[in-house]
Amino acid sequence: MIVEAQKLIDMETLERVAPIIRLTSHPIRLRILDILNNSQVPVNVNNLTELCESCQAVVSQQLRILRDQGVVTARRDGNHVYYSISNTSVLLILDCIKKHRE
Amino acid sequence: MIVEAQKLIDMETLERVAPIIRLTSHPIRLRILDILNNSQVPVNVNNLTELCESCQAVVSQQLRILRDQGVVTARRDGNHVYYSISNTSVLLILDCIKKHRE
DNA sequence: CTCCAGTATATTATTATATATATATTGTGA
DNA sequence: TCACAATATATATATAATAATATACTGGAG
Repeated sequence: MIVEAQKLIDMETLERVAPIIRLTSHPIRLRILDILNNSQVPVNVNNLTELCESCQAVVSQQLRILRDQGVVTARRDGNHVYYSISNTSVLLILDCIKKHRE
Repeated sequence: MIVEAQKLIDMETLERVAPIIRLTSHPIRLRILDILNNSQVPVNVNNLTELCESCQAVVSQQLRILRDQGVVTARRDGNHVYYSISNTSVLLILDCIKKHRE
């Protein structure tokens, strides 16, 4: 065989990371991650909604997807909910995009 | 606002790259890319099928998706079809996976 | 021309994702 | 307690992705 199988990333790893990559295959989720990555402090839903140029329900839905997968975490303060990144591994994808844009 | 909008990756870019990222959010497509990336020469469908630990129809289907998006290219030689990568930008994702695995 | 290996496509069922809109929940301040 | 702002969820619908299987196409050997 032309390629040695043991040099490849094993299928278990690929099956594990594929859904994580899929998490980042949506423009609003990418934008949310980019915002949180650029902020020194957690960002509330209102601000996220504005910066996403979208509507609140859509943003909340996408936040839930990210929360369910443990990518972001939420903290309530009064009637605001502040989000931040809890798993930085997905940020590598953002770096890819920035790198590739140049 | 906590984050300056102009520092963010613009939405047009995110909308453009999201579908490309989605291309890589499937274990078999990741495996195909990893194989082609590790091979010095184009690889035919039979070999890809074996290395993907899958069946021929599934691999051909995934190859078509990658071909349609210009990520891989095919060259026929007799009754074999040899594939290679035609757009290296997706390989950044593979690097992310390898980097993150460590 | 026929057969076969190699490859591609079609079909179908199932499941997942996306989008829009409406409604529910939660906490605060009057 | 009531109203409101902030956030979350529900629902409906449309669209897309996946998987499995069967079938079709293509080129070479005989």
